[in-house]
Amino acid sequence: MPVLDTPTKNRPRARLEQREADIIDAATRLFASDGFHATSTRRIAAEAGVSEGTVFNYFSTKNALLLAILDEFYARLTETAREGVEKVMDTRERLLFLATNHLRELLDNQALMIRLIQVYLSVDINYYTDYKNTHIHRLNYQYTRIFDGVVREGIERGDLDPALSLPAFRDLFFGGLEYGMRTLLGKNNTANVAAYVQQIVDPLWTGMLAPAGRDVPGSPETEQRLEKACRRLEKAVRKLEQAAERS
Amino acid sequence: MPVLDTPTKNRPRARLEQREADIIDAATRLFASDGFHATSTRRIAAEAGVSEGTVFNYFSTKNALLLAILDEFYARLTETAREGVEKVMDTRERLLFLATNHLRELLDNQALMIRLIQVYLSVDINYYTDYKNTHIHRLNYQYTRIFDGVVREGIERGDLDPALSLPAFRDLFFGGLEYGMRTLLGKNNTANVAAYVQQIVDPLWTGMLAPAGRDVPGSPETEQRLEKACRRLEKAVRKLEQAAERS
DNA sequence: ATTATTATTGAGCGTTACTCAACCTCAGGG
DNA sequence: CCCTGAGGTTGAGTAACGCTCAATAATAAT
Repeated sequence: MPVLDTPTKNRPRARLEQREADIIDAATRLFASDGFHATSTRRIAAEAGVSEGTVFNYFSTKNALLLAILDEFYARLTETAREGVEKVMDTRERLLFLATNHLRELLDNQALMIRLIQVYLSVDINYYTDYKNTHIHRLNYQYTRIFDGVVREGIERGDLDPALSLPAFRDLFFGGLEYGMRTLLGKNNTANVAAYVQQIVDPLWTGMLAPAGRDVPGSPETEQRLEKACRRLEKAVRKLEQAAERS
Repeated sequence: MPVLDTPTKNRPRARLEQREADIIDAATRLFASDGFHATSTRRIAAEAGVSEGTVFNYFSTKNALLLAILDEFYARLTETAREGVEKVMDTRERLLFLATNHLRELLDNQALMIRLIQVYLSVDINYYTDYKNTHIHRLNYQYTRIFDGVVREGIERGDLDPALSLPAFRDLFFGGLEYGMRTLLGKNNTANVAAYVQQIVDPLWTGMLAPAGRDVPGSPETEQRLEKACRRLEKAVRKLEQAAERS
């Protein structure tokens, strides 16, 4: 039976909660530095100053411990995102804020979270049957709803193109950020988050602008013809170039 | 000592290669259905019809076996990508092809590969110290170079905005596709790859268009772009003519 | 047929996540 | 104040894991 879930009659909860926090803290630290699979429950117990059995009293499995950590993280992430969106009004500023907040929170946690999420996805999920029923999917859903809200409001205001696909745009946004974080980490250039966020959000922003905000390209026939001719020439030249290379 | 790596004097390689293929096939099947960590080397051995020790004769560790599988996959992925890019000339068509090919190859392998890549990333990588030295990074680099080439050429031709950040755009492209695949799998809607690819690439395309492409028709910028394209073609043709004269 | 070399095997090793019978701890009733 | 017993803690134990290696089987070379 999970310790904190039982009615605990008149027991002082403070100590129990302290223990749970100690275990989570220890696990978070170790997962971050060594990774999930390289961290044993024995070491977590030692680091938290308890025995191994106690760890399993508070968390039924090592996976449940991981989920508890992700829970805390998503709570913080969702909270900061919601606050920021409420403060900022401009659609573009909101998107920039969400992106920056996302990366900042991930990097502040030493890239721990993205690794844990990946581990969890790879360990526990069979996309074909039960992804939608997983706890992590629910956390993710709550979080991305904030983003969805910003986009919907942007469309209502006329800032964004009503024709764009929200799921596709969401995938671009968060997928781009996740890969962007890896790029930043690879370059050891985590200081320059704002600049990279701008580089990621800018093209997306242009691409999802309402048509009114864009220049209308209804070109005259001559231009179209030239364009077409150029493409045909381009194709021919490429073929010739390749043939030349081979010989 | 790895069996196939030793000079094997005059041993027949056919049987050894068959064994290696059997082991890889068995592992691929099991990893795909149950995941990496839920598949034991004992079961792989049984599935391949060999003893556990033999598995470790061919692959020094379970991780090395995973890498071998990824190797094969990346080879196929890179190959098909390169072929397609050579056939298609138009920049936009190329990007659409790369995206479709990427998703198709992933989905054809029952989403196995993306899971394996994630597992590998989460198991083996410390982004701060040694990501760039990993084998998987090299595979990924070879693959994404094709994409980079398409973008660079697109810029040279005047199709794409020279001011855009290639790393950022690459992150958007592949990150968006990875998340997009999850979306497709979640919806059990893997048939409609082409449509979803279009939804992902379209906003990106608009966002990375050269300013000329977004400009008012008949403007000097558009003329300049066509001028530039013509000059490039002129130059290429002259080179080919000279080469033809020499031979 | 004999030998030399290489491929294969499975019992065994250290370690893992996890269990459980035994052991502490301490609030509440006598 | 000391009992009592529910609740919290413990670490030896368990099955299964990735991996090793001495022994064995198989086969090319002599």
